[in-house]
Amino acid sequence: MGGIHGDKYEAILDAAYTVFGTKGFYESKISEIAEQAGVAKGTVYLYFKSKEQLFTAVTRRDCEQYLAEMQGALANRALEEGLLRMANLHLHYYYKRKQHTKLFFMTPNSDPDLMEFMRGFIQDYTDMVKNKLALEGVRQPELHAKAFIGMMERLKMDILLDKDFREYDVDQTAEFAANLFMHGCKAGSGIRRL
Amino acid sequence: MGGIHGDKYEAILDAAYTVFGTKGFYESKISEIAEQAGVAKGTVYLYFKSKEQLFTAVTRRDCEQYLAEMQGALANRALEEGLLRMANLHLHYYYKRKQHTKLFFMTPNSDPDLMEFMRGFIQDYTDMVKNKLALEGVRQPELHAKAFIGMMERLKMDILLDKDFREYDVDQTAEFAANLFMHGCKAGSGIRRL
Amino acid sequence: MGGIHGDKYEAILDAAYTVFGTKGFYESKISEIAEQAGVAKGTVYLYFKSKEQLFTAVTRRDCEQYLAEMQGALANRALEEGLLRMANLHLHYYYKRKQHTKLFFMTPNSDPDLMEFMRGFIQDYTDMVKNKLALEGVRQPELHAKAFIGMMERLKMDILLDKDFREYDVDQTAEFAANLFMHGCKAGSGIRRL
Amino acid sequence: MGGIHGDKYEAILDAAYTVFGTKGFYESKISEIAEQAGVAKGTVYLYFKSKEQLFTAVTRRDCEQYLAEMQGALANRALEEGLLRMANLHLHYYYKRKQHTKLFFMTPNSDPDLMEFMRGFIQDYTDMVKNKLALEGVRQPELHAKAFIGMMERLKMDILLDKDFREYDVDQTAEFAANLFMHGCKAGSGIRRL
DNA sequence: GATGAATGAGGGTTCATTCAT
DNA sequence: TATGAATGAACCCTCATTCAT
Repeated sequence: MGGIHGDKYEAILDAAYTVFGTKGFYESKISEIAEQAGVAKGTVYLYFKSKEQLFTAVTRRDCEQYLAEMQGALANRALEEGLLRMANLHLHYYYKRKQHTKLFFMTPNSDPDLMEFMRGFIQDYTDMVKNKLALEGVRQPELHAKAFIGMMERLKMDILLDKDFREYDVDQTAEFAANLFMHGCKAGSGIRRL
Repeated sequence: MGGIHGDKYEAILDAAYTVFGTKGFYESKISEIAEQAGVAKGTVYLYFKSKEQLFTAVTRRDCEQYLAEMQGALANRALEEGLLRMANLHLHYYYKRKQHTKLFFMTPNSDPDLMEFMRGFIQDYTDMVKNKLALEGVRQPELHAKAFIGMMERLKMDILLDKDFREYDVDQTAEFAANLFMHGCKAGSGIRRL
Repeated sequence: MGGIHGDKYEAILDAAYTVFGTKGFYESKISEIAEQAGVAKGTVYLYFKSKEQLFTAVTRRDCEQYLAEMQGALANRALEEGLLRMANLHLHYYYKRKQHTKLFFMTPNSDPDLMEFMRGFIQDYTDMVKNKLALEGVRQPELHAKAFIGMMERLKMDILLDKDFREYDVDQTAEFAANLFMHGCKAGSGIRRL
Repeated sequence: MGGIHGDKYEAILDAAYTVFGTKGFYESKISEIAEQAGVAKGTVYLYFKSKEQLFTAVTRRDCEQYLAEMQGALANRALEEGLLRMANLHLHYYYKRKQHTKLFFMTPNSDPDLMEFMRGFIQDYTDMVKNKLALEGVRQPELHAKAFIGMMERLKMDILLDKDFREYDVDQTAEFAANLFMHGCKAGSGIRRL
């Protein structure tokens, strides 16, 4: 046995992560996920009630890993250093997921569980940053948190979509973001290319 | 006849804008769009080759209107004032489209025309900001442009998803964004609520 | 154009009558009905919302034809003669439908429309007999009506299931039934075989 | 161990009786029967080769009990008294099974064993009545037997479907049926309501 | 141009049955 | 015997697209 759910559960989830991530929810077929997982189509339905719930489970697992990785980034650090670490984690996380971009764009409409979960996830992520900012005396910490995350999201896009993006570019982008957020656009950092 | 394409063309485009915007691409039905446009299903195919191309046309029209509105925002202004105007336009634009959120999230995979167009649109938008920043001597103008737009995108989300967002909140959010971008997070603006 | 619904509508109904009648509801496939009707599978759904509703429509048409044929049997006749005619109609009706026995046995559970319709049909049929009996002074006309129809139903079964049943046997069975109902079992009729 | 087949065998048969009786053959799931019987799904297949055979076994047991109860009803009695007893048994039998109506309506097509058994059961039941009638000098005893049973079947329907049917109504219905069969419709019995 | 009836490929889901443990 | 995870065939229904009128 693998996890608490068993090997097949994990295999299906992994396969779904790959297929959904590659094609998006609507263009993915359960049969393909099953095949990729090495199980029969019916087996998928032993573990997940529907295609929507499978997608939700994939998303949930991914977001939870994400938040877990973020947890330590801000603790016990000066603000700028914490933000820099966070920016690094954020961008590297997606850099590793370059092959799964569709997971983040093509989500189903209908499933209320998923909508609810996503709302919660975004809130949790925002709160994490907001609390740190508040602690450091930044005013309007929630708005600032959202703006910071928004910057990261946009910079992440380049990473996802640009074939030529290299890992060291990620570090420089993170440094740029933290610096801009702290000091504004006039305080040019020492980044040379990009 | 209305536009160069004829009344029906516009009617279908308008209907598609509404339906796609409400339900997303995959959950929208051509039959519903046709009904909403007051034409027969077959008529849609006289004007658009496929569902994908109709979606692309809707998106294209919307993005072009957007860029057109943005054009004048930055010209002949000081940087901070230009960014503020731009932030205002950006956020108000989506505020007016609160009912069509799905248009921005649920797009189809498959259509290469759309992908190509979206890439071009994002590039044009970025360039518009980048050129202004370069003119003002900001280093790494492209990265800065992306970061600014990313901030706006995230702040826009609240507007789209928050039922209670009011129009004057939009203005304050824009002011906040421009200020943060110019001076960094420590230089608290005078915004009180939000 | 054939009826008010068009040729395809009738073709599908006829095909459904045959297939449902031969295999019963659950063992019948829409694809087979479509094929038999000479239309595509999807076409069935242009005329009928679901398999259940198609079955209901088939049943409804059949029952309505049945009641229509029965209408004249009892009017302006002496009781015994009327019952004899009715018995004849009842039995001949099913004799003609020997190939469609499943239509009467294998009906779906779920459809409330069908349940409601069948209840109404049985009631109408019963009332037709009941009213005649009441007019002729028979006490408890409803119970008597049900008993008479029950007799016919059982005698019909032999006709449906017995390969060797011939049309002239039908007449004799009808005569027997009317006689039994009028006079009881001791008043043996002159029927010789069966 | 309970019967010759073991406790599980009986438990499955009982569960199947309940589930098939409530939902009919096609809408019943083996998994539900297994659950109700307190055994695993696979266990059902240790005792019954298929869903059809389980249904056949349920039907067989029920019919055999029925015939067994009927056996004594006609022996050593005058005809009218025997028929009355039989009518009573017939109607009370179904009265007790009001909750299991689907068992009698929704049977599968495919199983030849079941078809064969049902044919035999009906024949046995008919013969039982036929022999008594022949003994009493009634002509065409088989036809008369079928007519009598048909009457009972129809009258039974009211009992199964009418929520308000009470046990004493059953007795009066039986009396009515026996009387009608003996003397015809003009010889009104003294039944007052129904 | 405009219509809408007709098409048919396609996929999510169910569930009887099997079999390794 | 007993289990229940796994299988995969089967089928209803949807809907983008076509085309005769």
